[in-house]
Amino acid sequence: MAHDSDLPCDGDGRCMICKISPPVEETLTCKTCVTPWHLNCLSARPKTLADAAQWECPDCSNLISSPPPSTATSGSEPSAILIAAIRAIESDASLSDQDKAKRRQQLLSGGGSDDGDKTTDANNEAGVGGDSDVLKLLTGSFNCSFCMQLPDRPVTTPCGHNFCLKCFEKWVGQGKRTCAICRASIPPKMASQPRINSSLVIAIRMAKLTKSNTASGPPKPYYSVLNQNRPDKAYTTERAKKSGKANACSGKIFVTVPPDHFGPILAENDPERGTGVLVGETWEDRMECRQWGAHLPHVAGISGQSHYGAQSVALSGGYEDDEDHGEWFLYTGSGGRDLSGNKRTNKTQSFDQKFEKYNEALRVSCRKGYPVRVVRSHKEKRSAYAPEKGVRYDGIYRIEKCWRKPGIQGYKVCRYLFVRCDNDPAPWTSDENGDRPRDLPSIKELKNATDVTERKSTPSWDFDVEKACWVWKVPAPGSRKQVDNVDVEDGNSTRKVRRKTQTLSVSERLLKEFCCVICHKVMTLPLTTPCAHNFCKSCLQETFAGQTLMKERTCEGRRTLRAQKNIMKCPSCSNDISDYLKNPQVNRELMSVIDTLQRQTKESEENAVLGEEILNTDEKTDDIEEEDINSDIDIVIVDESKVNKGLKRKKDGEKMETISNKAKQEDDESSSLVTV
DNA sequence: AGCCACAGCCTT
DNA sequence: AAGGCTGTGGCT
Repeated sequence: MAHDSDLPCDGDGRCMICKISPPVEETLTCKTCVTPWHLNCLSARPKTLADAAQWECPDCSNLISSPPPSTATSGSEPSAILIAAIRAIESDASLSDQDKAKRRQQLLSGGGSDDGDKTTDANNEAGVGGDSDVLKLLTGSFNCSFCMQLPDRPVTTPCGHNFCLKCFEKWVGQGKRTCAICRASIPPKMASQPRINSSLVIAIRMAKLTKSNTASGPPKPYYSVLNQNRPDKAYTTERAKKSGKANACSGKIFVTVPPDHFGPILAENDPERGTGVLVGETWEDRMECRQWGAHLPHVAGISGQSHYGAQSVALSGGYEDDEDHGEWFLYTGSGGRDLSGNKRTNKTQSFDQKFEKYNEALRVSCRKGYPVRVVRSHKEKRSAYAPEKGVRYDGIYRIEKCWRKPGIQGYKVCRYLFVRCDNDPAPWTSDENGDRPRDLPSIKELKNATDVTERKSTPSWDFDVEKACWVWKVPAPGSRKQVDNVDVEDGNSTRKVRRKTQTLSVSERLLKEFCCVICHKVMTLPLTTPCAHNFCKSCLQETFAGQTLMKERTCEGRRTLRAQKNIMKCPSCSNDISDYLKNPQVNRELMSVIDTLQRQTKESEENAVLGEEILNTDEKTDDIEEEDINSDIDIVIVDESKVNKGLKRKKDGEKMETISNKAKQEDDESSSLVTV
C-alpha cells in the first residue's frame, strides 16, 4: 500500500490528513482511480504540470507492487488487469462521467475481470435472466477486493465496502484501520468484532445453489432455504427483530421422516446418529425438539391435519384442564381462546372448543387408532411426569376416546384420553419392558360428556401378541408430504413443490433477500450497519427522525450538565449505531446488484406478458444521482407521523431536538425509487 | 394470503 | 412473577 502518511480526500472532499477541504488548485486527481488528494499533504508530489496531468495516486501506482494479502498465487495480474480496465473505462467516449464513476466503483469493489474483455458487463446482462447469470452478477459485484473471490463470509464496512471475513481480519491484523478501498477509517468495534452480513451470505449461497442446479440437467425445485443448508442450530433471521428462539427459524431437521410421519422415528430415518429418536431423549427447547422430528410445531401443541390425523402432541402446561397420570393422560384440545391482536397464548377461554382443525386431527387419530408421539415440556408444572428442564420425548400413545365437556373455565373443551402404547418403557419407570395393552381407566367426567367418539374399527397401531410388541396392524397412512432434507430430483413427478418455489425466479428470490427490515421492500440506497444489518437509507433516517447525536441534560433548570450521547439502537439488533449514523455510506456494490436484479425481473415480467422480444431500453430512470447516494445524513429528519408504522416504539422520557429538516426532499425522491 | 399456535425473550 | 411482545411455520 501507499506510504502510511498518504491519505486521499474523503467523500466530502476533506483531506483525511489535515482535515481541511482544499481548494481546487490544491487538489490532485489520480488519473486511474480519480480520487482527489490534497497536494500539500502528499509525501511525493509530481514535479511538472505534465506529470500532474498523468499523476497516479500512491495507491494505484503501488497496486502492482503490493498485492493484497491473500493474492499470493495470482500475483500482479489481477491488478494489472484492473488498471487496464479502469483506463478502458476512462477512454470510453460513449460513457458519461457518471457512468464512468459507476463502473470504476464497480471495478474497484471487486468488479469482475473474469470475463476477460468487457469487464463491467456483468451488470448489463439484464433481461436474459438465466440463472447462471445471477452468479456471474454476484461474482462481478461482491468479489472480495483482496482475494478476488466471492466471499463465503462477507463483512461490510461502514463505508459500504464488502470483503471476506478472512481477508478483512488479515488486513486488520496488519494494523490497518482504514478501508482498503476508500481509506475511510474502520471503527474499532468493527475491526475487533467484524459481523457477517447474512443477507449477502444467503444471496451468494442461493446463487451458487442455483448454478449447481442448472449445471446438472433439469432445474430442481428450490426451497427458500434448503434443509441441508440450514445451520445445525435454530437461528434468527434478518427480519426477526428480537433474538431468541421465539423468533427463530428452525435449524436443520436431522431426521428424514416427512412432516406428516406417524409413529416412532426409527434408526433408518436418523442418518445423523443411526439411532432414531429414543424414548427419554430431552432437548433444550421446542425448536430443538422440532429438529429431531418428534414434534414439529414450535408453538402449537398439536401437530396434525384435520382431514388426515394428528402425529404428535406436546404437554406444556398451557391448559389447566389437562390431567397427567404418566401412562395415560387427559388432553385438552386447542382453541377457545381469544388470540386477537398479537397474542400467541392466552390463558383465559372465551368460547367453546369444537372438533375442527387440530382438534379434528386428533379425533381422526382416535378413530383410526394411529400412534401419536408425545413430548412433555418442563413448563407443565402440575405434572409429576414432566421433565425438570427442556422437552422430552415420552414415546407413543394412542387416543382411545374423545369427547367434549365443560372446562374449568366454563366453556366447552375437547378432551382426549391418551394411553401409552410404546415398545420402550416410559422415562419415569424402572420397568424394563414397554407397554402392554391395559384396561382403560375410568373417567369420571365422561358422565357429563357430549360428542363422545370411540374407535370402532381396528386400530392401525396395535399390540401383536405373537411378536409381543406394538406394530402397524393396518399399514401406516402414506405421507402426503415430502421429506425436506433429501435431494429432490428424479422419479416422482407428482410431488408437490411449494408454491413460492414455482412462482419466483432466481432474481426475485434474491431480491427478497435484499429487503429492508423496516419497510419490507427491496432496499433503495442500501446501508449496512457495523452490526451487519441492511436497511434503506431513507428508512434508517426516518427511524431516527428528529433525534440528535447528543442529548442535552438539564438539572431542574439550574445548570446544564454535560451532554449525553444519544443511544440509537439498530432496528435489527439493538446495537448502538449512532456513530455509524454520523456518516453512513451506501453499499454501492449491493445497490448495483439490486439494480440489475430489478431490471432483470422487470424485463422478464415484460417478456412474459408480451411474449416477444423486448428492444433495448434506456436505463436512465434506474440511475441514481451521484450526489444523492452519499450525501450526509444529519440524523435529522422529518415527519414524525411517518415514522410510527408499528415498527418503532417511542421513548417517552427523552426529549429530542430537531436540528433541521432539509433531508425530506431527497428522501421522498429516493423512496419513490422503490420497486417490486 | 390469512389465520392460528401449550414459545421464549424482554419489560414491568 | 406476570404479562407484553412478536417473527415463524404449518394449516386452510
